[in-house]
Amino acid sequence: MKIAEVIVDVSAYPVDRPFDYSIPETMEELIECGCRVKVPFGNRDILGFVVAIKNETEVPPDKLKPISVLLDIEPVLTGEMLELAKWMKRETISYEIDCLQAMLPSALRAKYEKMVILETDVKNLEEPLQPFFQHATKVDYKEFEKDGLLIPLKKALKMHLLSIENVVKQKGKIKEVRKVKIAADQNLLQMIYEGLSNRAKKQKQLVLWMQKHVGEIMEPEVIHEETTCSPQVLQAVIELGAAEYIFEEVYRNPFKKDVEKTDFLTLTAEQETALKDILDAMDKGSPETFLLHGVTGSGKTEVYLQAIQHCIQQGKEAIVLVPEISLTPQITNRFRSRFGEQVAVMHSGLSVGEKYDEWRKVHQQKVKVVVGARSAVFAPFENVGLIILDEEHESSYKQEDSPRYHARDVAIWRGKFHQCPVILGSATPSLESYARARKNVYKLLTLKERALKQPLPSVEIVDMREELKKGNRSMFSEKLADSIRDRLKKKEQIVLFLNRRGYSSFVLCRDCGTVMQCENCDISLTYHRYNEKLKCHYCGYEQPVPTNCPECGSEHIRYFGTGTQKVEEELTKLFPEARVLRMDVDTTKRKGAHEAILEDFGAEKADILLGTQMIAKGLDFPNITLVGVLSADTSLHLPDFRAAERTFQLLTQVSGRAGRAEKPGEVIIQSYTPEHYAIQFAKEQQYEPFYKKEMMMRHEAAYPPYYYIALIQVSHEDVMMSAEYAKRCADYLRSSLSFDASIIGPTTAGIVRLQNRYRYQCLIKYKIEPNLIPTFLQLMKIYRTEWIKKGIVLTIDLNPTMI
DNA sequence: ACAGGACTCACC
DNA sequence: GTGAGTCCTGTG
Repeated sequence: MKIAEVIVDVSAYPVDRPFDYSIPETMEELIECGCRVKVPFGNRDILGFVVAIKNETEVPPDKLKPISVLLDIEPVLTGEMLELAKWMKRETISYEIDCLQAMLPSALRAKYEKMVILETDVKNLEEPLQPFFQHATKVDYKEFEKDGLLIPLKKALKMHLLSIENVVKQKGKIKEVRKVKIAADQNLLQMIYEGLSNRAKKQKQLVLWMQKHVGEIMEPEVIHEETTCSPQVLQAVIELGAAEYIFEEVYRNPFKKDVEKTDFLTLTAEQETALKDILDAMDKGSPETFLLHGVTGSGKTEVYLQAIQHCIQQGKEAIVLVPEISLTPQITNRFRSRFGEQVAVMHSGLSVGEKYDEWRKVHQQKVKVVVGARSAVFAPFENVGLIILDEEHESSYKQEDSPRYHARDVAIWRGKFHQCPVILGSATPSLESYARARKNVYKLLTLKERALKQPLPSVEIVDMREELKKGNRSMFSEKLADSIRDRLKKKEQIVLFLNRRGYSSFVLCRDCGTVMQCENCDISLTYHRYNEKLKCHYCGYEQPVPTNCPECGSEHIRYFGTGTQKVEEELTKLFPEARVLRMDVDTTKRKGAHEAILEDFGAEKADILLGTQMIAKGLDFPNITLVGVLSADTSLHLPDFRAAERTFQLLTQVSGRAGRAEKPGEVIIQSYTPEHYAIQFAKEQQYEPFYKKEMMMRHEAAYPPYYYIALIQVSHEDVMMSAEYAKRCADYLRSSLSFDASIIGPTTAGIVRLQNRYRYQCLIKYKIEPNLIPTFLQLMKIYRTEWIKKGIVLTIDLNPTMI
């Protein structure tokens, strides 16, 4: 008898291991590793993944159960993915099932539904229950819940008049279209033709026409059009057997429009050199990691495109990762225009079904290239020849919840598995990666010049303290206002960037100084004008704007801070003639809104584009000649050791939006701390000196890349409990790790109370700590077997992006 | 004596 | 995670 090892769809510590199931004979020939199955687990059916097949088991026969349903004839996960999941599980301290699920589109996840089944005659049921079973013997449990009929339901269950069945379904569906298949037999058609009475003129005409299209498959609409026959006529002919309906799988099309084919651009000498190194590695089949450091506008994408071309020519596939926010049609179209139908695109803007279809294109080997956000790193190609991570420094490559994997690490793992190179590209590499490149762990490739030899835009810093002294209390310095006026006159375009983090507008009572706070978190609420509500960005809590202060009852309530909406107001006041487009969370919530705004701006339907982080990247319009950063410092003073790095990266990226074509660009950065090195070096657009300075700072403070860090968070509804167990954590770590590791804390987390839970954290800095993962696994074990019962929640984040 | 709630355990 | 089984308490 064959036995399958199955990882079951339950994220919990005691079941985070394979369970053995016997394989029924009917499945023996079909089942493979990586297939999804339905298995009985406890007293219900759940989903699971087959991770191994073997001939014997230790499980006593009376406990062994058979797999109930095989869900895939073709496995959804390759052997590589199963192995990768095991590695990820250990590397990120998470459950194997979560790792496996992370690799698949959500459409393949299980949907569990409770159904209530009628076991008797309807008349035997209590009055209120009867209507449910008038027309069906199976009714969704939720219906009873909704109508508050759980009590009579429970009674009926007890009396066995009804029973409950748990059903497992897949979330996503494969889309099918109905087509007409004309009979392949010419003689049959002839016979049908002859059998038709002369009065059936239209039918005769249709069958005659079909004889010219024997065996063809076409859409009904096409037939109607070609033959001017009504659907009824077609239906009649089909009933005679001249044709049949068939259902064909189709892919939903997530692209709004087709793109024109583009050709290769001529490379500069620098691009040529970089490309050559990459191609060599591909030819040798060497799993090298390259760091492609190219200034904004240096044509990194063209290097990617030509490397991918080479990859396809070798008969292999390529994965391109792009940060979510810059996954605009502008970017994806560059890949589609070069490689056409061979490209699949994966990002969060797609519907569940669309994502599923793009995934299936890859799974069925219908495409050669995937362009997508973080999770596309799991694209199920079997013959990967190249993996690219664009904007390598972006923090969105790290998943913020379990499994907390970093796409960069997964990419490098897959590169090793497939013996292929990985390219990390950025104008402002993360310090970690740049340090590795300097130590020759990665191979550094540099593009110093812009591809069209345009000069980098000139950058000017305006000291806002001086403006204040001059009596200018607006958010636009004189210099910036003048420049905006100038561009408006010249009909050139402007991008204004508002560094939003920590800058959202809060609401304050002017009499008692109370700031409106979230009920569940220690964080001030943000004012949203479009629906006149106050919102918590952390837990989603919402309330209407109060007319009186909840503390003192005063009516003197004021909105503070500079949200994009406020900037927009002031902008229209100052430049009434300017057409302003605002791009932020509010205006891009609707699907496709993001694209629509950029399209309008590209078509020069507006003069000024005002936005947050999301406009910092990928924006490539020739007519932008001025970029203004309203306040450079807001991200600088966050309590995070990466604050300077982030600010530098952001300013450099934003500056890169200006002067990308013939017209020279100008950048104006407003700041209250213009002397800060992150701002000064961003002005010079010099990465190297910034890197040196920042490395010094990191060295002094013992932060990455000199040390690795791990963050342990403990939370509980009760402050004391939280503090107590955080202390226990720290004590445990101190006793288990070497003296070289320093354990900081427990300290309170950045936001002490979140969703009504108090949070403490420990930070671990270490260099080489062979015992680290085992220690964490042990800590996790203690937590999951003891502390979890007390209501403690503990998370471990290795290499966190924010602390 | 028994219902209902907290707690523990196993799930193949 | 979740239902089943156990123990325990409160109530009539």
